[in-house]
Amino acid sequence: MATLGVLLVEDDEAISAPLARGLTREGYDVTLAVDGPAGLAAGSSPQIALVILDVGLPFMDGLEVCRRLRASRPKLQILLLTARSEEVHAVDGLDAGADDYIAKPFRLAELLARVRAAARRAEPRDLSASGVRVETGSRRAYLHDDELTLSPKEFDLLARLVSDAGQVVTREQLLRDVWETSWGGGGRTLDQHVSWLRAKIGADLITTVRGTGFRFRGDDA
Amino acid sequence: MATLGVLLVEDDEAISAPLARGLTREGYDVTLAVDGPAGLAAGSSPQIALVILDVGLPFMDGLEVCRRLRASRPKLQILLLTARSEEVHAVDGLDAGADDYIAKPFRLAELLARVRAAARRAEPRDLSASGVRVETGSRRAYLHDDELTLSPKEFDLLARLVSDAGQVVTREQLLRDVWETSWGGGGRTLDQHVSWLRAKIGADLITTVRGTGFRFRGDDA
DNA sequence: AGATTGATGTCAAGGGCGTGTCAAGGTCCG
DNA sequence: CGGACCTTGACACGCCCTTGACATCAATCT
Repeated sequence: MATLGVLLVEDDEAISAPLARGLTREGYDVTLAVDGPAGLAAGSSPQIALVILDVGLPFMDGLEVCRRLRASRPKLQILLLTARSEEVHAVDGLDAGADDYIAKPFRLAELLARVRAAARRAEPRDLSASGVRVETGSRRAYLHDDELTLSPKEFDLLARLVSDAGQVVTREQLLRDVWETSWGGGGRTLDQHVSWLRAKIGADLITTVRGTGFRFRGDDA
Repeated sequence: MATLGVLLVEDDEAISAPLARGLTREGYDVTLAVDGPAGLAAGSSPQIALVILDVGLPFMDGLEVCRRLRASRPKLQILLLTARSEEVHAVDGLDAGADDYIAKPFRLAELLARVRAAARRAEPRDLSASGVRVETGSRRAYLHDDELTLSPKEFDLLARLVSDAGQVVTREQLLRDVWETSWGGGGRTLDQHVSWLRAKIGADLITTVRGTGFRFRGDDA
């Protein structure tokens, strides 16, 4: 993880301090702003690739900051912190151009997971294993230099699997990272997408680990 | 799992005593501290991999202890015990960087389940003894570099045995850790799985300790 | 020693459950 | 409207787990 620049805009130190610590611990380069205008200013720096934004801010509403940041930097990843789930509807957040939002109170682990997901979106990087190459920047994937035609979900799923090639990725992780749903996976959606992926890249590259999840073939084995 | 070092920080003996008993019975190596500073001190020991922390503590608030522990040991698993669910929610469950929290009153079984989950969350590690290698990350196992074909339960069972190689693992522990069932193991299920494991890795690696449990052969003996 | 008792090893069903795949909507968007 | 994509239900298929029966074995009693 190449020192991704993260901007944290939050006036409550009781929240920002531990969060900043957590983010730093994960290897991000963290900048802190304590009010709306400051956040807006800091967010224009190209160093920043991801913003975690509290909606309740002094001087300028978080949603407003979000709108303006989005206007000037289309590819910026913006993660909204809302006081309560009821308070700010999904619609408002999406309206303002947020990429994701999370309701307080939240668990640090969950937020960090969301940040990781956002970071994956923000930071273009090339993954590869066993003849498959995934470019998250251009969202293209190749199998032995032949470009694959993948749907968005298929691409995300493949990227997630390849990013941990050789390791088992659990169903929960996949549902959380690719579908961003915490809800139990009762449906066959995940299996269906795995099935489609296998049809396109070859069944032998994705191993089923019964009762746990799936494993993309590592380069060695 | 596997003589995992657990630190319990709790001043109320009515809570700590049965909890410590339960944890010990599950095979954890339990340390007890009765106030904040003591917990902080004990928690810096690398032996400790998991901390169960009461928020209401003498001399130093549990949240503060949590923050400091988190600051010094990023990968430590911290489980917070809160007096009321609302209480910590208000302050924000994340504040101090706890990995999980559970509200009092709680059922012992539930807490133990959370502890198991936290233990599982700890870094994937590779175990090995007597020519058997178990990779929890990829969920693969090898016997002298030959990959074994194991069912989920067989894998978990082998991992549990190897993690305490050279030591006896009780039937009770195995049923609890691998089957996650509290009911007494009246059936022959466990024996059946041990039998299948022996068939795959060689009977001499798993010794029966009559009336108690099983022991995987350590590297030395 | 031989018998007895209880715990363990193994075999052979039986069924439960996780998974793969097809087909039918349903939604979003050009 | 048409097409791409996602979701969902249905169904089949196997692997796995469980269970009961019976053989064995270890330890204790007579």
